[in-house]
Amino acid sequence: MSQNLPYSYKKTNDIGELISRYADKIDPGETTDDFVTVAGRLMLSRPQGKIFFGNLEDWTGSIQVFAQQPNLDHFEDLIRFSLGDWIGVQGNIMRTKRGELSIKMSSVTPLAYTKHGFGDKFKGITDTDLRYRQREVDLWANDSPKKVFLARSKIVAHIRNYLQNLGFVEVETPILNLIAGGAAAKPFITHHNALDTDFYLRIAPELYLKRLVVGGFEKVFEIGRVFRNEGLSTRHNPEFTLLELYQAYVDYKDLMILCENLIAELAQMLNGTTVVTSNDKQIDLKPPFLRRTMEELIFESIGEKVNVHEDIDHLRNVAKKYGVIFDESWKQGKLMLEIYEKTTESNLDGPIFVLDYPKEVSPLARTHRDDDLLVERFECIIGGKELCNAFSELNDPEDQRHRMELQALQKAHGDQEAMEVDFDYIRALEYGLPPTGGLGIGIDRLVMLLTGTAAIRDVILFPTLKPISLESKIEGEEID
RNA sequence: GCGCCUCUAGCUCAAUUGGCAGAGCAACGGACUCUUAAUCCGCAGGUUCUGGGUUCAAGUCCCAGGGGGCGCACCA
Repeated sequence: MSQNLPYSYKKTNDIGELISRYADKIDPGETTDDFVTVAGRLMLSRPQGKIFFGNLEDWTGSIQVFAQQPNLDHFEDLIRFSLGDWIGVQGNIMRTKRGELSIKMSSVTPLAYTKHGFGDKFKGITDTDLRYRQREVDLWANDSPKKVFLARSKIVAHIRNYLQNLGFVEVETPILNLIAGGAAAKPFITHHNALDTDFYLRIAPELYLKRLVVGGFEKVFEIGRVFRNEGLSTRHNPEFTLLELYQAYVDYKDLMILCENLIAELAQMLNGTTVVTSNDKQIDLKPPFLRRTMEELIFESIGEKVNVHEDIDHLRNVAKKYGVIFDESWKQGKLMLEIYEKTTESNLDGPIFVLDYPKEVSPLARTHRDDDLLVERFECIIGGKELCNAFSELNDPEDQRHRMELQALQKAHGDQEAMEVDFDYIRALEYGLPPTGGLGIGIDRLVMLLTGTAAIRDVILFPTLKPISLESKIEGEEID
């Protein structure tokens, strides 16, 4: 049967284009001379004796198709199509007596058949398990995922465009890493047979990208998948997409301007406004974003003086008071960060830049020019979620070696997320890294923000799921 | 990893206190020349997630396991 189906089909128009072109044209009952060829899935079918109405949907929209028996060969085939079958349609643009823009079919061609029923034609598919495991079904049975993923594509394309216009060069760096550096996270491990060597999947491209700046690439960025061996939640997927960019000769203050302009620009491009809705709250992404130090924000939130110069017992008392479980080895910096995350971060609607993190928790950021225990770092918080992380990059090889050694010490004491000493990276810094600013943006969370999506799984086409047992419903119904 | 909730026909959902497992849509057969989730007639569709247990009787109650959701923890 399928050998009789065509191998290609030349359509002349996207459906969405026809809908907007003829929106205010053609009187009810009028048929035009405009002849089009379109293709898509037959989503609704209303045969009515010797006439036929249906709805044909492609990825730009849905349009009614109409046929009258004497005017269409093989009329009988039409009513035998199943909902979901792919068909090609040729005909004239018309408007029905009731005013519905339609295509008056003069020929119809089957392109592919579906063997499985799709969801309820009104409600689609609501079973989240099925929606994630068989995204192809979700995408054609439900409307909103299609919109979200088309928006995601636009967002990523626009980021590339925006950065390239600023003179940034897109690069690709290794995913198989001998040392998983550039972030605090537990890595995945894999194995290369020929080298008989274990590799880590990267947790961040950071160190490679800065090596490129050492090499003279003054503005670089990478949009790529990173992998962190952590739990799943509405905000976390073990593999996710990170944008990192590095620019020579700028500091973190310059990057705030780039960051807020980029985010506002994306919102404007996608939604025609800088106002987005997050958790039923309206948030305006219009620059400039607020800029506050972590110390200020903690004080505003709980009225306690928390900073890296305070007596450690005072910080421990504050931690206890707010239910922060801490380790005796933590110094002021780590305590401060944990207190901030527990008491302050999730209450920040933003958009806001949180500035000046403790050096203790930022091993790759450059020491603050005004405070030896802080670094020049900011995170951008919107809707209580961390969206971006950036700093003036540490470019002193001796300082970097020292801080990596401290990290390695922590790792030796059981901190699975601490870094190792990356001698290749330190050697690169010895060749000279110019003053550089680096910015990372979580693309998945950015898409969530811009599309008003609550769960990260709804912005990732195939989110990580538990494996399903052999007797499961998916196995049971497939491959007949 | 811990806690709470959830799983019934291809899809969306019912099933009273533990008392014969149902409807709409889809599929299948038929009618219908302007429908809009078309309508009408007919037909068929089940390991109630799995395995145990209590009971005269379990979709319903109990135990264990699996999938999913939410919250916490970890993190971006």
